[in-house]
Amino acid sequence: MSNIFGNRLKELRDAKQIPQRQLASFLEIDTATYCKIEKGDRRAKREQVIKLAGVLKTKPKELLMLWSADKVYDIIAEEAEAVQILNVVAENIVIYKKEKR
Amino acid sequence: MSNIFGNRLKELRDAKQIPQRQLASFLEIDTATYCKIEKGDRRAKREQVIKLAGVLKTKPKELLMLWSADKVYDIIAEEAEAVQILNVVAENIVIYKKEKR
DNA sequence: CCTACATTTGCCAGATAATGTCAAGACAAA
DNA sequence: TTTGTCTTGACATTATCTGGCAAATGTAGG
Repeated sequence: MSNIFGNRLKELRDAKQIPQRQLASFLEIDTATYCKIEKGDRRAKREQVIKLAGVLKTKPKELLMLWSADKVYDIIAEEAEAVQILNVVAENIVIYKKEKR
Repeated sequence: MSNIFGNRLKELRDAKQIPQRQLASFLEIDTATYCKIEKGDRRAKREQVIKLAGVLKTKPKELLMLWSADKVYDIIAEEAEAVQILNVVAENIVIYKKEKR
């Protein structure tokens, strides 16, 4: 699996020497749950990601990007034409943004 | 919403002048359900996509790509940095494939 | 307008998947 | 061994998804 979000989380947490227990209580969840989030066994909720960015003093954008990237990765990793899928999506986003104006 | 999969489905179906009812019974689902799939209110299952490719005489790969693209789109459309997310994922896929060898 | 057929929508039930907790196990440092 | 941290597995609870049914709407032809 990919889990770039969880990895980054651990990186930041280690750098600040904060135990999982502390972040868990901050998010008001079990340490087990937090552990799973970090390992990629569970997905954090969007608001939790933002909260974490706050405590870890990172930009929410950074974490949200990694968090979303993991979700996308899970979808396309199984597919043969993974990279092509990304291209299709990219094209459509551009189109959508054009129409939006 | 995006729904490039459903749109393509309708395109193919119209071209062949097949009523929804017929494709629905082929997939052994209600016409209402099929309708929702085409409109993007419901997601087809992977095997259904493949079956549909068969009846509509298209390459399964094409439909599967669009089908996956919709799923990816739903995830990142809400996010501000949508395009960047795609880049992050693309990078990670490359890395993963390198490690795989 | 009326009929026949196709498509769409709303609401509900069953299936499936995700999320979290608890309890127990593994690991590391002292 | 003891203490604190992290990890894992089994289970309960929720939330989400999928499909069916019934009713509504749309579309032609007569």
